[in-house]
Amino acid sequence: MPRELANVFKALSDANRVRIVKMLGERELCLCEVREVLGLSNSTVSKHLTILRDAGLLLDSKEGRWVNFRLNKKSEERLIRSVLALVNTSFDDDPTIRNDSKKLRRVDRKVICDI
Amino acid sequence: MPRELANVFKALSDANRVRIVKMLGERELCLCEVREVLGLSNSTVSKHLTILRDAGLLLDSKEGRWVNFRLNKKSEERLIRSVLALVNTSFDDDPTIRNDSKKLRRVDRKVICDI
DNA sequence: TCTACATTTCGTCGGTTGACGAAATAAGGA
DNA sequence: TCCTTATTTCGTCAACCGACGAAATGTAGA
Repeated sequence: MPRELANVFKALSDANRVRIVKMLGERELCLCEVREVLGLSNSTVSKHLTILRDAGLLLDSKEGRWVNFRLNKKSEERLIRSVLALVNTSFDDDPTIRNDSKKLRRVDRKVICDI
Repeated sequence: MPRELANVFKALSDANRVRIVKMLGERELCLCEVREVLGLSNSTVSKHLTILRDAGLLLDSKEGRWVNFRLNKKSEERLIRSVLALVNTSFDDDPTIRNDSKKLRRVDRKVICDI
């Protein structure tokens, strides 16, 4: 099915969603880990993840109580694969991205969620 | 804040702006040629072109009364070059894009503007 | 100068978006 | 079963966005 013309770019037109894609470039994450790094509410993060998934950029899979989100690097759509590769090799000099990456190393869902 | 982060994707988050980039992939165009193909008002097209230029995707140069817009393919920013290359090799099966390309072949600023 | 026309800027309007909290849903473990 | 927690959905709000026409700006040629 033909995707909307600007759909993928629209999904990446918000800075927080680019941050999410960059974070997922490091490893799979659940919502609460993303929420912890971005500092946004559950509902807002859920909405962002839904937009990215609907655009074809993410896949998710349930693991117990958690939903693991990951990049759809093997998408059959060339546009998706190319955009993901591009994002993953961009923005590394952005201070927010660097800080997210730093935070991510200290984030563990067992610590965040299982208190 | 990461205002810069999603800037390029934001510029391409509107279908009409993707159409413009695709059109400019065929040749340089002035505003009135773009307007003719998109069927939007002068002011709307001007706004779209400004957004694309401010994002670094386009360059413009004056030629008499006209302003010629062209893709910034030689941008020193890798992200810009990559995104332009990606757009230029995408969406060719989209019916709107195909129709724009068809219209473009019949559009001549001398005919449109010099009546 | 004045006129014509390409383009930009301004003001406005309605639709969209991103944010939140609260409520609903889902799933594991006692 | 009930309790807890992760996630999604719902309702709302303010801010942003894309559209338009009208007015302003810039430039070529008479």
